[in-house]
Amino acid sequence: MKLLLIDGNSIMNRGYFALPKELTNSRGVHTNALLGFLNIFYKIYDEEKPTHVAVAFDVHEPTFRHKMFADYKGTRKGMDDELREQFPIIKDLLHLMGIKTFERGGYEADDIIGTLSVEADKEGYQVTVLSGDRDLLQLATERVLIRIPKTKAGKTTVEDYYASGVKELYGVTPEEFIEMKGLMGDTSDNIPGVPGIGPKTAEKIISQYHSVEEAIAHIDEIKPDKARQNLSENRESAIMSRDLARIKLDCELDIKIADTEIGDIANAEYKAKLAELELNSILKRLGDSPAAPVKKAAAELQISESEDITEIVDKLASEKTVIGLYPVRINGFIRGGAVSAGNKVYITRTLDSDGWISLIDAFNEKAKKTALLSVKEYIDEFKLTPDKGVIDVSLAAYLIDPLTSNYDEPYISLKYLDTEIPSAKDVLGKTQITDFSYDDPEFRSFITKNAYTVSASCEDIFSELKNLNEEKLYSDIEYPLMFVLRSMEKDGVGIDREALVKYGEDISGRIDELSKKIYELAGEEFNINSPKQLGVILFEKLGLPSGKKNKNGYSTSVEVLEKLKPDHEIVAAILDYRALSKLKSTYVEGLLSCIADDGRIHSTFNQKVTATGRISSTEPNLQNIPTRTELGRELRRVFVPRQGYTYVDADYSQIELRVMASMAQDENLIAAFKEGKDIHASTASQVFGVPLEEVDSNLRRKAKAVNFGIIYGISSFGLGQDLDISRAEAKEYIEKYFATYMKVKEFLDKQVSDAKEKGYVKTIFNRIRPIPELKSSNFMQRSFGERVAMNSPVQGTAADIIKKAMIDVFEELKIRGLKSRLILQIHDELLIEAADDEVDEVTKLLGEKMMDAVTIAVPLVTDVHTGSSLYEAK
DNA sequence: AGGATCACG
DNA sequence: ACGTACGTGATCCTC
Repeated sequence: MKLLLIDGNSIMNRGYFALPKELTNSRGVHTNALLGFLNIFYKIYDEEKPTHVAVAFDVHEPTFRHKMFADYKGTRKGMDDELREQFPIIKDLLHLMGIKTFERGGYEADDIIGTLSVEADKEGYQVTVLSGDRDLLQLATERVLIRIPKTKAGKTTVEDYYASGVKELYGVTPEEFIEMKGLMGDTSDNIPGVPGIGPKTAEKIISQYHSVEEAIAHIDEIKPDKARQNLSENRESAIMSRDLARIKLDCELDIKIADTEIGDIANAEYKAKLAELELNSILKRLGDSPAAPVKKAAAELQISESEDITEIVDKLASEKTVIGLYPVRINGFIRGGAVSAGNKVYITRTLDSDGWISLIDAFNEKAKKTALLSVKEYIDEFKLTPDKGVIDVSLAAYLIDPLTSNYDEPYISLKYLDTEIPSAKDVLGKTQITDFSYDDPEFRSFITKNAYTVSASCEDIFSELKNLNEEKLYSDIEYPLMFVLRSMEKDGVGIDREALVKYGEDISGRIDELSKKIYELAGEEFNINSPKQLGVILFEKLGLPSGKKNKNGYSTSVEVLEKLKPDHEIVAAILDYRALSKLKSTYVEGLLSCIADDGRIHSTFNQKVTATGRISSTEPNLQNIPTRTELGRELRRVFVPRQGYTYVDADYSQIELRVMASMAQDENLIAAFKEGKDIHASTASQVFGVPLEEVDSNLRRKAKAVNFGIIYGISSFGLGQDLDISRAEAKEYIEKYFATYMKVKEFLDKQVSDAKEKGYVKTIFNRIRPIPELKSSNFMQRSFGERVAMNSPVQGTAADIIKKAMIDVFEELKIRGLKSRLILQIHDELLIEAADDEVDEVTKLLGEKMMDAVTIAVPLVTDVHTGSSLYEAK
């Protein structure tokens, strides 16, 4: 008879932190801790084959009584919601398996385990304790085994301890281990211990005297003077700490060990629950599918090495899977890598770009599809085109769950293969990759796992993509768009460096003047850029009324400062200073540092960043070049087309409102757009019940704010804030709006209710935005989720539309053999650098392709401008 | 590393 | 009763 005792909290905790928090199922339920728990459970279960199993948990939400003891017992940091939510689920799963769980108010999981282990040992059971917490080591005896899982370089190993093992590692017996804690304390458990005594001294003292009491009895003999004095002054703390550290072995539990006997722990009901949670790897492990994938990558790869393309292709083409490619760049040049299919992987150390091209061609000839993790990075070197392409695994993974921050191999491997593999950071660290890296076993293992991951995950990823109806979004929009984006990156945007430097010098001069003035008005010099120092000057020294506060003290944001303008001359100077230093540091200096040798700026357009489907731009961000103030807009004069070219720029008019009108099928709003009305004025007229001719600028402004608010997922508070009116008044506007556009209200409500039911919302192109926040128990989080549910379909559909337009424009320029190039996208705006003799044609083409990108219930209207700088083209 | 601030849509 | 508009990225300061 064999009993397995599990410390539920610590194993869940370990799973939660070992696996990415982003790991959720399609309904947004976090499953990382569950997966972590079950993986360790099965690993241990398979090894131990226990007849009896019990899992102990701490009582989660401390009762009021416990809170009162907080000072004494220590304030545990609040558990993350994402973790807390998984506890009821694991208990549910355990119950379905027929495994008993225990939690008792007043006892910690440790105490329950301790008591059960002693009792079971007495009754003749062989006892194993599983915990991530080394505190449990004190329970080790010569018959009771403590097993502690550890993660090392992506692999889970288990450290085993009987009493002798503890003695070997720590030099003390498990019983003495408790005494040691009395001296050294434990910050994570808020056990004070004796100040100045750490693990080293504690070990020395206890191995000599065996207990705190004995040590105190021989206090005069304690060796380091400092330790003697500290212990002498903290005798009570030492004894109390020891008692706190000691796990209770005499809990009053109405449990018979015999009751923890297990039966069929892989029963149908349990499996059904696993399926519902989409814990597929666990299901597979239970034999519902032939191959248990866990640790497959590590265990079963057949690694060969070859520089012969024919050999590689011959050996891999017969495998059923897609061919996974992992090219390696050394000093910016492709040099070898790994190629995988099935469980076979080839390492090749010399293959250059042309070699890879031949390899891809050879696979294509055999009708074998090849896949890469991030295709855009290899378009140039592999001369890829939308027709002669390679599957992009990470792009598909992004469409399945756009909320993740990176889609690298470890993420893909964990999510789709349930296998942990080391990240590039783990393996390569700061060492540079060289040709010699191929001799390093760790490097070889790393690249083969990466290639294997791409190959092995591809089918699952695309079948999930298909289940979500996102296949066409991938093949018709995102995949071809990738080539447009790469072309934009390569072309870059021209910059008049001299003009930019001059602009910077003018600004610097004005910044100097302003800072002088600010120092004079403040009566001292300080760092104006420091919100903290600025707060002290404004609100303490000058005694200005402080409005909003933030965590660190006063807020000095524009909204606050704008209101303080009349109170003191310094405020306007600070606002000007802020605006100018922003221009200088972010734009002048930022852009100058990004100008490449060809005199142009080559931003990176990221396709896998935003939650809604927009693209983003980095290094530098070319999607936030100033336009709202005249001085900022002046900066746009330094963006210039190359010799013989002119800018042609077009932006969609009110695309999000149009999308919303169409998606909501609101006849009233649709009619307004069809009639080509000024939409904000029209809204004002209808909502406020005023004839169109009588709508003044103020009323229009209000309607415009309401329109924006609707798109953002309206709240009366937010609208009130924006318009600086009362919440009640804002609420009235919203109600009037919804009374006017009833279908819009229905549409927004439906987004929220659908999202609550399915866990995600969709665009008209079936782009998915999961909204896990809707499941939160936190009101604020949930409200945020509701606003997201209202906004994302609209913002996302607008993003889909302009992406389609980009592809169409790009294709048309190519078909017509024009020299003009698409070089920038700013969410609802496209910029083409057009050859002078093509300007008229391009102007027409751009407007038409954008208008005709998709057909929705309202016309898509564009404004097109030309100019010899970005300033003029808007 | 994370927050505050501010540039854009 | 909770405390708010949606989506980004860069820079600076503070810890």
